[in-house]
Amino acid sequence: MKPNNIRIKDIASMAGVSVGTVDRVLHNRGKVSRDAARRIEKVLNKINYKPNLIAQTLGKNKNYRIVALIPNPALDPYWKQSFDGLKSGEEQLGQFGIHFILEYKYYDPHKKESFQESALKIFHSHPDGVLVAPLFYYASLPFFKKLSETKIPFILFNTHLVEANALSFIGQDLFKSGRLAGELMNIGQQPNSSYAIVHVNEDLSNSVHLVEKEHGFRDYFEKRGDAQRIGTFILNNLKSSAFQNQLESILQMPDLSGVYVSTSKVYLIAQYLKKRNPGVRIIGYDLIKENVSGLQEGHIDFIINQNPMRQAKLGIQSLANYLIFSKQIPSTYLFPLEVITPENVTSYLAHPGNLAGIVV
Amino acid sequence: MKPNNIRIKDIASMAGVSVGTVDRVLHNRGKVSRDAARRIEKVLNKINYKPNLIAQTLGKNKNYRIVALIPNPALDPYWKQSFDGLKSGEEQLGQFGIHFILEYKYYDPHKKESFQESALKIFHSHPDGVLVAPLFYYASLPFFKKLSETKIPFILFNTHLVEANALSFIGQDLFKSGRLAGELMNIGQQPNSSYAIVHVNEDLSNSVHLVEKEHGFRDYFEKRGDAQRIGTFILNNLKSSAFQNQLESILQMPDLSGVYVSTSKVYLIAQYLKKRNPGVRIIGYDLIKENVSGLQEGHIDFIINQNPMRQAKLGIQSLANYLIFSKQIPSTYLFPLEVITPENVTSYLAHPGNLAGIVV
DNA sequence: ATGAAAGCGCTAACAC
DNA sequence: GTGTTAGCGCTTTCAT
Repeated sequence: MKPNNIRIKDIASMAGVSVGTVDRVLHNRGKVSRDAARRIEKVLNKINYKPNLIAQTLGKNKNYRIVALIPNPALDPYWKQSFDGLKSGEEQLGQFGIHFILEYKYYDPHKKESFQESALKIFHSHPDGVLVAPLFYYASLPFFKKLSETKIPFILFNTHLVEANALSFIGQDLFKSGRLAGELMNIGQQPNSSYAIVHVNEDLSNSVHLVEKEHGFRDYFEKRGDAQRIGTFILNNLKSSAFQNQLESILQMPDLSGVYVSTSKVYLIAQYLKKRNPGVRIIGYDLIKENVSGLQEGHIDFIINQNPMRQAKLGIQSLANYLIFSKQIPSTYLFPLEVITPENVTSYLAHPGNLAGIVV
Repeated sequence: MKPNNIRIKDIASMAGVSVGTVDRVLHNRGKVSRDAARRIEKVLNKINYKPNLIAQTLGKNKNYRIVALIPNPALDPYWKQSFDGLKSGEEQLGQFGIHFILEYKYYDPHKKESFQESALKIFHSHPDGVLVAPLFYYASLPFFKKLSETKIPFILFNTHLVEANALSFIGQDLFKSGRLAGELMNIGQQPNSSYAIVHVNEDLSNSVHLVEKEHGFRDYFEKRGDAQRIGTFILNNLKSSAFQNQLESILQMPDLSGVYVSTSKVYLIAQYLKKRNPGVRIIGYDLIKENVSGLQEGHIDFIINQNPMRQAKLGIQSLANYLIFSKQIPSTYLFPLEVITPENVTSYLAHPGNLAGIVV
């Protein structure tokens, strides 16, 4: 009846040894004679043993201290969503009686020193695992090198640092994301249209990921042979009076038919642009509440959802899978590129951190 | 350190009783004095006890027999995906050592008798829980009434029968789905455009759900004040030579700019229509492989994903949550309306049944 | 009505 | 090296 009855006790009796010995070979803890090992292996080969994960965690009864390092959620609604995802994952594991103690560390997304400082502290605290959303490239590599050397497993999310050699990366393909934006921008537009790519309040030299989106966007049009007139703008000093001038200069582009904003900051400029030129299609990122309003009020036409919440939640789940259940986890897990429009936005709001657990 | 230390053992000692007694009040199994009950309640009120779900399932050591009833997966790739979702959920639970025995029953989606027959058999086998995708309305209500009377919990997915009074419904808001299709159809189109709604190989009288999509689609245009010229077509006899004539009559519509197919069957007609009139926008449902090709080869412009796989998987997870973990589960769980385009389709293919478990 | 105790499958400490 | 055993937190049976 039961699909998987075989207990380690059964294996033991089949191999004529004790459970202790079986356990030793299952986890190669050594201290087992070549003879016993062989007999056990033989049994193992023919029965396809699957350990009972539930009994396993209960038996281990171990606490894991893992620390998450993300940009300060108080500073940006996007990172607040990541934070919520971590919380949600933590709570879920707790409910199951899995002792995953999550500690949160924050850094200032505009100060690499702040990242490095927190990183160092984390390293010295010798956690069992680390989960990090690293915005800086070269500034963060030493940290990951240290973690690797100490064999502290770590997972990256949001931003991919290939050289970091993480256990796993969770995020999206940003080049494809840019291409998708290009496609959405292009639907039903006039052939002579021109477009603006806008990076809001970002130091591009530190933001390889935004550049990737831009490449993707341009690539889409280039491959179609109509790469004409795509302008890039970098907006800074959001508070200053100069800000509006910067927006005006975008609107000055001849035949401007669309603006692609590379981050969740699209809400900062959508309303103004749309008011000045209703024909301009606006595309940006993420379902933070400002952008939800933007969609519903008609200032924003498309949002591509990066799903920071689910990324973060999957991050801690993956760590649990690796640490507790000794599962192999994929070296890279790319989220789907979700297209949000005024008509489907509410359907995405219903279950924010959803679909990510036995307990939903 | 541990976020949730309190064991029922602790409660027992705090209340000056034994674990057995605490367990009895926790699950109101009766046989406990008013005095003891009061003392335990008092402790419970101040400590926010959360049972360790892992220990709980291990302790119970109970087998659940649940049966799933869906249209025959061999007959339709759409239902094959549902089947895969069930399988995946079953496997996941098995890995954790949760004894969830899933039995599969199939019916012919075009014969209500076939549904009724299987339903009856299921009822008489007295399962612990039932999961069903009910395509027929009135023909299936008696079955659900019986289940209710016998207190056999059941969950519906894919098609909502409000009167069935299920434990939970898992699916999508089809009216909104139709509206979304309208919006996608409308982007950048000429004001004088006309559109066709096509139902492929369906008996509409039995398919309330398809009518809902149609209403949503029409509603989108009506609310905008340009409801002009939307035609509805019902295609039958796919094999016959008359089929092509039916397609031609669609193409005959003046100013035809788009065709909205209400099911996954869109692949059957997309290529022909697109070849005859490349300007026609084609929108349909679901990421079955035929439609994936359709997107990639340019015959289909948009797919709205209903995610049958995840629906089914969530179905069995919900049943497990309810049966095993005594969780409250939402009476209706609506999936997001996912928009798939040629540019983001691959991002959806990577992890088909994903994001639905501790074990990912 | 209540408590004691065995058992779920696995881990890990301990004795030999 | 190997087997035995207590224990993880909860359920359930069995005396009392």
